[in-house]
Amino acid sequence: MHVLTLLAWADEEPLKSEYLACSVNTNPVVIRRILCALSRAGLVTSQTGAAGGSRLARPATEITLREVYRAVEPREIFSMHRQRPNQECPVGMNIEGVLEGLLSEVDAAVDGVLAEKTVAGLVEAVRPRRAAKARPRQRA
Amino acid sequence: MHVLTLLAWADEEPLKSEYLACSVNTNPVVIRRILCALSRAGLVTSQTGAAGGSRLARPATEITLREVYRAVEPREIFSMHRQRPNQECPVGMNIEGVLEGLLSEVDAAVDGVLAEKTVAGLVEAVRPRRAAKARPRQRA
DNA sequence: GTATTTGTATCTATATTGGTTACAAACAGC
DNA sequence: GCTGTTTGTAACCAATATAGATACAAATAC
Repeated sequence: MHVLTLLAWADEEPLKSEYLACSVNTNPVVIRRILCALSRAGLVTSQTGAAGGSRLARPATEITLREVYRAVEPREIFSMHRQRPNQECPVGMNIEGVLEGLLSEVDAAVDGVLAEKTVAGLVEAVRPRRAAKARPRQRA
Repeated sequence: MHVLTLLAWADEEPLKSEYLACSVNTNPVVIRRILCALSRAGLVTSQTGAAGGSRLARPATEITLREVYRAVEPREIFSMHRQRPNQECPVGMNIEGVLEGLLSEVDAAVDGVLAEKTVAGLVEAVRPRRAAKARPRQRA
């Protein structure tokens, strides 16, 4: 989210992973790993070489946070126990299916929230001071 | 969820951690750790000693999965990056608050789904065969 | 009093994540 | 083309979280 906000903020100008890492306060390779996932999902484009860097592949208003989430988060957050339950037990033999259904519903709810928001919304949200400064004066 | 379904299924009869562990297919201590959290949240009661065990503290129809989730899951699933972002950067200095707000919304959505469901609902859901067997015959 | 079970401490194994170094491939500019 | 820069990715280490296991005191039923 932080990376995409920076890219949207920069508005088409390609940013280097080192610059992004400085804002996020981490290592450039960590950023490049994330950019790689975002690139595979078609959200950003990157270019190697001098004057290289990354920028949004699509307008920030058209990138939903749901897409970002799915691009970056490879596995389910909620997941089953590592061992299969005891299939001899009437509860154990059916609980997996029940919980899978529940997790699907939870997942859909998360998607619902994230689908309503965009990277452009993040940029607006991190700009409270600039928005305030843009107005000439607070009326009353 | 699995443990509470078993306790509700047993209907007031106290179950031992070893029995529960057998159905979940794990170690009794793992189960006891979970029972301990559920007990602190007032969802189950346990008794030491011979003929001891655990049972629901309240009717299964009145225990929502939201309560279960909050009782067992100590930390936020989605969380911030381990390092604070760069406070010199206009994006870095504001992104934390923005993301906290987003995570609150996601959390609320998850709560919304889980609050609608109860342990009794889980018991019903794992009983498809018994429900079918309860009816004398499938009509047509 | 004895046997049993919980509650909890402690330890180990394993998985995940973040961070780091290293380097080939790609690219811009001269 | 040559050079310098940046990405993409592999490999490795450290830190953290979780599951699983052993052990044992406290509590309880019989």
